[in-house]
Amino acid sequence: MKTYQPSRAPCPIGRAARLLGDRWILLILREGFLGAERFEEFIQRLSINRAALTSRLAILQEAGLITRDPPSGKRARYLLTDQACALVPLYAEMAKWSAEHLFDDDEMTAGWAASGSHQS
Amino acid sequence: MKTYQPSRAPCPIGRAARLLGDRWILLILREGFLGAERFEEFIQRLSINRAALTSRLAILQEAGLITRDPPSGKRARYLLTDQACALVPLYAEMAKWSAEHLFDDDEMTAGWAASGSHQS
DNA sequence: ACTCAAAGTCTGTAAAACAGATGTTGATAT
DNA sequence: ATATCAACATCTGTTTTACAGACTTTGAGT
Repeated sequence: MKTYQPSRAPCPIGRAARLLGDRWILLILREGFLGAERFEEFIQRLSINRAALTSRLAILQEAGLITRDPPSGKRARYLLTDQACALVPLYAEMAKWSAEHLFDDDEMTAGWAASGSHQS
Repeated sequence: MKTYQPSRAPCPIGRAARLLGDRWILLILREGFLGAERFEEFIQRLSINRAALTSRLAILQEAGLITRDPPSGKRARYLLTDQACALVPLYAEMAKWSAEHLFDDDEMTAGWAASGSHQS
């Protein structure tokens, strides 16, 4: 299983990139901001592979961005820490940039409502 | 070779994550902001595999974040577009969050100057 | 023409991702 | 209490991706 060895790069961008430069990490945190807490909830909302979710949740715990509510055992809730919530301004910037610079041409905006579920 | 099929997800975070949720993409753009322009320059500064750099440069071109100065041929310069420069506030937020929440304990800040080159 | 180096490409190997089946453990109902 | 169900994973086999390092091509300079 993939583990998270935190980067010691002197550049903060380099350190952040090690953690945030991963599509699933970004999407899991997004779902966390939107209220997701449970394993199966992330599975369904993101259509992520179970092993991939397990490894990313472990990484996020090691990095201190989430806590597992019963630290071990079943029926776990994965909760965002303050450290994760501090990412909200970053997500706001990301959404702003994306809305302004990714796909402004309307041709791309057609056919979105087709399937009900989220997709990456 | 890995190509870039832009995401049509309705959520701007989902679209951004498809492009920015990649460690090398984040680091290549960082080096671009810091003045890197040439293929070999990125190779040396990031210690990235040549094939990996080739594929990421292609993705960044397809996404419109960089242009290749002679569109084909040798001695190319890879230049950031306005679209890429618009990411600066996002990088600022990332650096801010990273500095505040990744490795604030000083134990981690020791031993940085050991090897001269950048490391991810 | 010769050399050098920049910008890739190729090859073989190691790591990671994935779908889908299986296992394990708590909660709930009977 | 025990049978059942669902949540939280783990395991297996396969496909995909990453990587180091050698090789190739092409333009520039001499």
